[in-house]
Amino acid sequence: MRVHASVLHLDLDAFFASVEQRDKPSLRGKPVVVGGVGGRGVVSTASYEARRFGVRSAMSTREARSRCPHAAYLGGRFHAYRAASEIVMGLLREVSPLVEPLSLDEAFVDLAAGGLPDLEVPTVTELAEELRARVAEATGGLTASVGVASSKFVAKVASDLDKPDGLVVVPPGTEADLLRPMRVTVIPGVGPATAERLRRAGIHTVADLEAVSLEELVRLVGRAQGTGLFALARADDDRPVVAEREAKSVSVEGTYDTDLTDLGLMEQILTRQGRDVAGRLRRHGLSGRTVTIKVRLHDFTTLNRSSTLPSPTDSPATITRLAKALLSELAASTDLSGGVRLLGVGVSGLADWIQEDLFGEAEEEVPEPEIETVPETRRGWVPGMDVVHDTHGRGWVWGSGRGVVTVRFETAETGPGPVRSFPTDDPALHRWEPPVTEPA
DNA sequence: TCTGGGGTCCTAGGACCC
DNA sequence: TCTGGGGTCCTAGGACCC
Repeated sequence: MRVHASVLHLDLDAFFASVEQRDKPSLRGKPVVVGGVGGRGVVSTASYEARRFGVRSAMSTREARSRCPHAAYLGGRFHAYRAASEIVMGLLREVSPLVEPLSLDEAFVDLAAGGLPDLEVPTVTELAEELRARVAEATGGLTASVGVASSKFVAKVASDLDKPDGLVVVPPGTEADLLRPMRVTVIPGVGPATAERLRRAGIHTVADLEAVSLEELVRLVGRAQGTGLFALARADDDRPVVAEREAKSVSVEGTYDTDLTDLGLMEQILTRQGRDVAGRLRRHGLSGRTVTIKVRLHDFTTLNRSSTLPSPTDSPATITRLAKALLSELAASTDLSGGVRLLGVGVSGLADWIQEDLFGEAEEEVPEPEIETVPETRRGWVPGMDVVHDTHGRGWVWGSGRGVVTVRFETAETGPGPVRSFPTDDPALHRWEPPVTEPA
């Protein structure tokens, strides 16, 4: 917790719905719901007019339609939301270089890194009001709610206190008094499950929480969450505003209107998703070692199966092959006949692929492979010895183990090429046979 | 036909290593 | 034979957030 109220949290009001109303005057003043419009869609954002009918984020669209049949139901135009978001984030960066976006419609700003003459309450209040006016002007009328306080936690709580189109500055020293009467669910990380555990222990408000010892909290909710709650109950929050975060995983998933029962169709879906994930990895210059599939059954039971390669990949073929192998493994051990409602593919254990390659080149002299014929009887793949080929050309085995072989590809024209990984029994991978030369 | 999609973080157990 | 202890990696599941 800082001495000054120098953390600002900005939240655009009913963001997606507001962009729609801005761009389509016929929707202004009317209930608008943006979200999944399919049979299993959920509400992403409801305009304030729709909220009056009880429509909420995360509610099923079916439920929303029954509560507010006359609302406009829209699937969403993400390019428009992204464009508006970029304008707002740009304005925030004019205030301070230290901006941490949480999503398209929300960000923290560290005012202590900006160029303010001082960080007293009147100064930050004036800045926040100016900022809100600039947001409305630059975005064609979108409104923002802003909270300013001495920590991220309290700034976020504050931005929620006077929604929509409000500003709350919490004077330093008054944080704990503000929080005490509030329900424990204001604390980030306290969702339904944790709230229920706390409720059973008679803890309903932040004041109740403050009265509980650290040991008791750890016993109730575990080490990490317990220590976190103990601090946040006292408004004790030193988390810094962090501008750049590196992605840790990339994934694609889909929920289908009718449950899937055909394994062949599921494989086709995984193939497309694997391609999409690989495309996103490549666009961001990333690659990852762990491929995960996610399978949600008709009864909402959710299963994950993952497999980790010896080195990172961004190859659609590799990701898709592993995803399919994980699915058939799962299908062999689990009854999927009741139907699958969601299927997804993700890659984690991300590495910066380009850098990794440079390091590899700089630190390891890659020996010319000794080309040899591999006796049929030999099992497995021998790093540095076995020469293989697939559609990428010829390469030599770089590493193997855990059912996976890693291959470094190289051509005479381009020199050392990418490293890719394959399951050891991958039929697409063949040992290289030296050409048969006719005797002269 | 309750319950999206894209993420993050934590826990817990087993393998493996020193 | 009654067999430690810590650290890291991997896998699976779950809670949570926007």
